[in-house]
Amino acid sequence: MKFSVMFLKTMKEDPRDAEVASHRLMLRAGMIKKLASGIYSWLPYGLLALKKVEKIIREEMNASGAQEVLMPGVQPCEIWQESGRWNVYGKELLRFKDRKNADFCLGPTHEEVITDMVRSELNSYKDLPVTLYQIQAKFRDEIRPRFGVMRAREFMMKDAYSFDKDDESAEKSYEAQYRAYEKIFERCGLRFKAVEADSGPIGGNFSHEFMVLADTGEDLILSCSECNYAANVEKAEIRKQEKALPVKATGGSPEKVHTPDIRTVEEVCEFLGIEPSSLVKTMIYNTDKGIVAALIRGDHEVNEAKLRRSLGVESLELADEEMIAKATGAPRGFAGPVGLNIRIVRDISLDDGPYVTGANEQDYHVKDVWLSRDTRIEKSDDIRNALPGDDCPRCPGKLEAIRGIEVGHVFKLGTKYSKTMHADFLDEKGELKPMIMGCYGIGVSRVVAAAIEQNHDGDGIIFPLPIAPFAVIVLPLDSRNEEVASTANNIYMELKKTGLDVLIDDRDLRPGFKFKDADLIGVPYRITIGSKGLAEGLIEIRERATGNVTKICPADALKTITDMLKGKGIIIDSKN
RNA sequence: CGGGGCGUGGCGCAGUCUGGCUAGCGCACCUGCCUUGGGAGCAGGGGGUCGGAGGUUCAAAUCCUCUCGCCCCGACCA
Repeated sequence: MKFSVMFLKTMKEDPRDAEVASHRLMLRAGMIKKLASGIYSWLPYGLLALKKVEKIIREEMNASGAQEVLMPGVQPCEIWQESGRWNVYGKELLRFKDRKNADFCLGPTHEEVITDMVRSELNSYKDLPVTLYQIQAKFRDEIRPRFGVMRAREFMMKDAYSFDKDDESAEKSYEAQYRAYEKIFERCGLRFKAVEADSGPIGGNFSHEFMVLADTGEDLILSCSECNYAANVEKAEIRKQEKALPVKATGGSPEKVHTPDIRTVEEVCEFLGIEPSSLVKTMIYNTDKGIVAALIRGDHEVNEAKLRRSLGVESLELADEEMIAKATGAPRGFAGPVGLNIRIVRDISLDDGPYVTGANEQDYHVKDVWLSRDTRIEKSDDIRNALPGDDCPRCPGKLEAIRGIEVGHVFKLGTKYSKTMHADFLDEKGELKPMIMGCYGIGVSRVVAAAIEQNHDGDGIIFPLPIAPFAVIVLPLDSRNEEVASTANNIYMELKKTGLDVLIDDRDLRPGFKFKDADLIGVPYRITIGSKGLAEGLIEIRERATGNVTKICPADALKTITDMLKGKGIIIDSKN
């Protein structure tokens, strides 16, 4: 490609509303253009990267045995009503009406469509297993889109769905996708980690997220320093060591202290001159099985997913002021476990005492509370978010915190959709059974952003070679110098013949300008050709990532480049 | 949805508080000269109903009311 004719305008200055590096650089490098909040056009340079990622995904999905389909983005409400999600999906589902006033939505995901498609086509155990996938635009009306295409409302997604006759087979399908994902992200040249994830209240029973590691990632991951355990903070377990509840209470009964308008952990600690860890927070939750209290140390956070599982409830939300008053007899900020007559769950990390807690009375807290002596606790469980330094649940190691960007998610769905939507088949015994499903997503556009987030410096993008729009940029310093131009052009033509994606900066610009652009758009290798170098019979190859420069004679350009690129994940036809 | 901020040429901004000649600057763009190893220089030039609507005023980018859009923080969230 000739730079002079390419639809690509770089920007010298940072766009005002771009915060994170990938967003800033994608705009500056002319990869994307915003049309509306969270809605972007992909310009030629950006699309080249997106297509490279798509190609890798296609190859690995096909290799895993999955078959590509293409489903509509516009979906009728009927299938969503059938699955039960029309009423639960919420505002993220963009709904609209057609001219006949019928309800439709723009698909945020395709479980309904694929299940509908499969149920009429597959009827026998002999038809299974099947895994289908597509690469297509999704629409989710995010409350707050941000970071460019990282969290966009319309985005490219690869979604796959597996259908199996039994758990054993479903396990294999899941494994196959998990392996395919590892290969995909490896081939994209990304540093990533597969972590255990929470599958939510109505999802399946097991899931993994694939995280691209980057300090600016939105997700917090806890990873063991010793073994390979890693999990999203939503899911991360803490080694359960039941702290005995010894009767070691000292002193008299709990002592009430006047704490006028002192509510938050911070306020109480400051007022009483204590540390948050010597305070018990009493969080009141409303669930489908009634109101409950969760006790947790002042410096910890309740993990609602864990609490939900521990309580065995479907829904769970923080109680409002009115419910708190009803349950505790006091406004928010003064709840405590002493004398509380609702279900109480205690976090396993709590000691027995002495603790400060709310007094269930406005403007009062109590000191010297010993949990075993002074409260009636139903159970003790792991209900808090893990923190760096916590014990690994699998080995004697400690957990560390790292940040990541979720680019893929593999899920065991079970029979959630096949049951409600009657995707059944006849098994060997002639029995009608629901298919076991799995679903597997990759945020294709997010992979591009994440790659840049992980690979950039002060000068711009440093594309991993396999997803770089161009592997090499040929840069004649003075396009008007006959020898420079023809040498550059010859090398360009030679490289192109090998099937490499090559860009030649044939623009009539000063060298500094071209260097800056080449760095900004992140081409992995730059071949610089100038009259001074040619006078000594030399040109140079510079690696974007390292800045390493190799001086060679023009005739060796092809061989040197192909040697450099060998084994780095791209295909070169070096016979030419 | 709550809090904060911002809408002035393609991009980044000044001007708004304190209304007043033709709305300005840098980058980008066009023409010419000059220049070619890290975003050069000189000269000339094109492009903006100042987000929109209404109002106040002799006069509005500037003041008032309404409205739309965008960004950040938070809440929310399969």
